[in-house]
Amino acid sequence: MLEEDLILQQLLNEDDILTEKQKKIIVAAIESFSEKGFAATSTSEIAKKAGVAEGTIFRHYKTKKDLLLSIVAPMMAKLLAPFILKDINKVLDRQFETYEDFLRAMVENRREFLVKNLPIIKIMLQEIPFQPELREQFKEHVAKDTFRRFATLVEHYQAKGQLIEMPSMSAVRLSASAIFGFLLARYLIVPEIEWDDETETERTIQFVMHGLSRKA
Amino acid sequence: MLEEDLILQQLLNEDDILTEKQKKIIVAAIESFSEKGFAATSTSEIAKKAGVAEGTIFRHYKTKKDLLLSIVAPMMAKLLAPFILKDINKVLDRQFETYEDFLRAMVENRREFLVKNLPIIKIMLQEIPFQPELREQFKEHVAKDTFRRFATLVEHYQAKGQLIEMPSMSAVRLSASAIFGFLLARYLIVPEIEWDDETETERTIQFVMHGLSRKA
Amino acid sequence: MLEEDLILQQLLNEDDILTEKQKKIIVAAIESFSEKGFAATSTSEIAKKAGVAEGTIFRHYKTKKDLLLSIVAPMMAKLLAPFILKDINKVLDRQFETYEDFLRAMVENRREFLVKNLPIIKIMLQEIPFQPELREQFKEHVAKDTFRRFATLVEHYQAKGQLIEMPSMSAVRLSASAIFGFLLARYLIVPEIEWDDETETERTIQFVMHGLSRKA
Amino acid sequence: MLEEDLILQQLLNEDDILTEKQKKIIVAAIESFSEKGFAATSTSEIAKKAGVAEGTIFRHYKTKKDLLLSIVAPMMAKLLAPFILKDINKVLDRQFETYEDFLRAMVENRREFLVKNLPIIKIMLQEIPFQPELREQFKEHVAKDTFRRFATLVEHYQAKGQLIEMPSMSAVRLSASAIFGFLLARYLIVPEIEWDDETETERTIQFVMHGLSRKA
DNA sequence: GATGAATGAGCTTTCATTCAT
DNA sequence: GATGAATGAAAGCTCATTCAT
Repeated sequence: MLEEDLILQQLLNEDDILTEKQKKIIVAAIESFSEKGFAATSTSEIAKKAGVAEGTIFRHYKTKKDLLLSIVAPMMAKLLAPFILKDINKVLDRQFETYEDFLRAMVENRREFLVKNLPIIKIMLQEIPFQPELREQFKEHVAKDTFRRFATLVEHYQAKGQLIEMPSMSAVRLSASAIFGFLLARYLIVPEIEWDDETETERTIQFVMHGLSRKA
Repeated sequence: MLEEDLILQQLLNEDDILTEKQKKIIVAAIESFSEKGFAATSTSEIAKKAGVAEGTIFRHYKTKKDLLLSIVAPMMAKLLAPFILKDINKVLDRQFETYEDFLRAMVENRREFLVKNLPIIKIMLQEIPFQPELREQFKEHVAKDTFRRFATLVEHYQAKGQLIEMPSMSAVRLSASAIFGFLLARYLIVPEIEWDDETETERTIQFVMHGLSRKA
Repeated sequence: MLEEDLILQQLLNEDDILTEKQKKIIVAAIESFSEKGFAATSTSEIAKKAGVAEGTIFRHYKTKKDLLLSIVAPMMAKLLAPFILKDINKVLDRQFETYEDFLRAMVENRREFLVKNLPIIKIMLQEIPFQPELREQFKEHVAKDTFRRFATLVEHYQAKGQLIEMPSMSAVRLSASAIFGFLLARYLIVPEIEWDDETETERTIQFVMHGLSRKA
Repeated sequence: MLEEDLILQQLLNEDDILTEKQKKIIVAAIESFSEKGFAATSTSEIAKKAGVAEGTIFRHYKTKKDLLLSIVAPMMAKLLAPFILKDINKVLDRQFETYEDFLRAMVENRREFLVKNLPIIKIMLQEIPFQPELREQFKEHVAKDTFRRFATLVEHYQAKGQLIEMPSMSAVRLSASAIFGFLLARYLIVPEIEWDDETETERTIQFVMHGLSRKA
C-alpha cells in the first residue's frame, strides 16, 4: 500500500501548507475524538494537548464541528479507493482472474487501510449517526458509489459463470459482511486476543467463495 | 416472541413500582440518547421532554450516567436470551435437528428483538466504546457468555458431522457476521429501501450453510 | 403623578411574583446598561453587581438581549400615558380649556416621568438605533400612536380657533421640539447648571404659544 | 457649502498623505460604527470590510478607541463652523440684517452639513455618553464655544431691539430646539416620509421668530 | 508598511447537580 | 416525592492586540 492511504498524512500535507500549529491541532483532535467521542471532547482539551491557545483552533476552524468534518470527510472518499478502476470491466480480467483473487486483494488492501487509520475510522463510525453532513457523505460515497462499483464487479463474475445467480446487492452484502465482520472483530472488537491473520483471512475468503461460487 | 423481550417494557415494570414520572424520564431519555447521543443530550432536555422538573431526574438517578446505565445494562443480559438453554447439549437435538434450523430460529428471534428495541440498541452500540462500565458488561455478557454458548452449539453440530471442522470461534464469527451484517443493513444502515425479508433471510442462512456444512 | 409611572417599580412588581434575585438582576442591569451601554456591559458584571451567579441571569432571560428588551419594552407603552384619554375630544374641553393648559399639564407630566425613569430612558434612546425590535416598538407606540393622538389634540384646538392653521404634523413637531429640547437640555445635556425650572418651563410654553396661537 | 464641510473628505486628505489602506479603514469603520455601534463592531469586521489585514489597523491606530476618536474628533471642531466669525459683532450687520436672516442661513448650512456627514454624526451622538474624551470635547466645542458665540449673536440682535428681552441662554435653547428638532425629525427619526423641505424650513423659522421677536 | 497567525483574556451561554420549600 | 431556583464550573467562541516575517 502506498503512503497515500494514510489519511492523517494526507490531512497534514493537504492542499496548501498548514501551520505547524494546525497540524498539532488535527493530531490532538483525532486522538481525543477517538478516545472520548466528539461531544465529550472539549476544545480546551484539544488546545492543551496540541500545545496551542484555544483561540488558535477557532482561527482555523470556524466551529468545533468544522474541525470534526475536516478530519472525517477526506476519509469518506478514500473508502472508494480499491474500486477506482477506469473502464472497470476491461481491466478486470487482467487484474483478477477470479472473484476469489479480487476478494483476496481487497481484504488485504482494506486491512492495511483500516490499521493505519483506525482512530479516524472509529470517529467516523461513531459520528455518522449524529452528524447529518457525514451521513450525507457516507450515503453518497459508500452506500452509493462504493456499493455500485462492487456490484458491477460481482455482475462481471456472474456473467463469466464464476458466481451463482443472485441479486448483486445480496452478493455484495454477504461478501462485505464476511470481510468487515472479520476486520471489525480483528481490529476493533477483540484485538487483544491472538489472531492467526493469514489463516483467518483465507478462511473468510473460502467461506464467501463457498457461498457464492458456482460448483464446478 | 414474548412480550418480555421488550426491554422498555421490562424497564418500566421493573423491580417494584416505578412512579409515572420515573417511567416518563426513561422513555424521554431513550428517545434523546438515541437521537443525539448521550454526551450531546442535556438533562434539562430530558426533563422537558418527560414533563418533569430537572431535580426529579436526580432524585431517581444520582448522575446522568446512572440514568444511561439503568437503560442500557438490562439490554446486555437480554442479548444472551436465545442461548439460555439448560443442559444445552441434551436439549439441542430435540429442539433443532440441524444447525440450519437453529440459525433460522435465531435470526427470527434476534430480528424481533432488534426491531422492538432499536433505540436502546443504538444507544448501546454508541456508548460501549466510551463507557468502561458498559464495555465491561459487554465483554462479560456478550463477548464471553453469548459467544461461549454459541461456540458450544457449533461444536455440537460439528460433532454430529453436520459442520466442517474449523475452530468454533471462526465458525461463530462467520455465522454472526452474516446474520448481523444482514440485520444491520436491514434495520440500521439502509432501512429505507424495500426488503424482501423472507428471501433475504433464507439467502443469508443458505450462504452460511454453504460455507460451513459438510457436503453431503 | 402616580407611583405607577415608575417603570422600575412596575418591572419589579410585574405580572407574577419575581424572585428577589430577579429584581436585583434588573436593577443591576439598568444601572450598568445606562452607564456603559448595552454592548459594553458584560453579563458577568451584571451578575457581580446583582450578587447572583451568572447562570441565574440566563435562567430568567434566555439571552442578554432578552434582558435588555424586558427592561426597555414596558417603557415604550408608558410614553403614551399622557394621551390615553377615552373619547378624547369630548373630554378635552372640560380638562383643558386651552392648548396652553394642555401643554403645561403635559410638560409637568413628562418631566416627572423623565426624572423618575432617567436611566431606562437613556438606555432606550441609546439602543433604539441598533435593536430592530425596539425600533419597531418605538415606531408603533411613539411615532404612530403618541403622534396621532397629539395631532388629534392639535386639530381640536385649531377647530376651536385657538391655534393657527398649519398641518397638525408640523404643529406637533414644533411643540414637541420645544418641550423635549427643554427637558433634554435640563436633564440630560447640561443638568449640572442651575435651572430656574418654573421660569424656563413657562418661557418654553409661551414660546410655543406665540408661535402657534391665533393672535387674539 | 464648500467641500471642506465633508468631514470624511477632510479625514481622508488629512495631515499628510494617507495610504490607500488607511483611507479604506476609515471608510469601513465609519460604516460599521454607525450601523452597529462602536462596542458592537469588531476590528476584524472593519479589516474585512476595508480589505486589509487586521494588523494593519493597529499599525495606524494604537487601539480601537483611537480609531473612533480619529473619526469623531474632527467633527466636533466643525460644528463650530457657522459661528466662526472674526470680530463677530462688526461683521454681523453686514452679513445678516436680521436674526431671521441669520437663522435661515444657519439652518441651510447645518442641513447640508448634517446630510453630508450623517453617519459620523450618528456615531458622535451615540458615543458621546460613553466616551469621556468625546464628552470633554463636546462640552468644550459645542456646549461652550458654539453656545457662547450663538449667545453673543442673540444678544447683538436683542441690543438692536429686534428680539425680546430674555436670557440669551433661553433664546439659544429655544432656537436650537426648533432647528435641531426639525433636522432630527427630517433626517434621523422619520426620513422615510415625504418632506416639503422649503415649507417646513420656513415654518420653523417663522415659529422661532414669532416666539422671540419684538412685535413691531 | 503590511500581513495574518497566534494569543489569552473575556465573552455569552449551557450544564449537571444541589437544596430549600 | 417533586419542584425549580440557584449555582459555578466549564463549554464554545470572539476579541483586541502583538509580533515574526
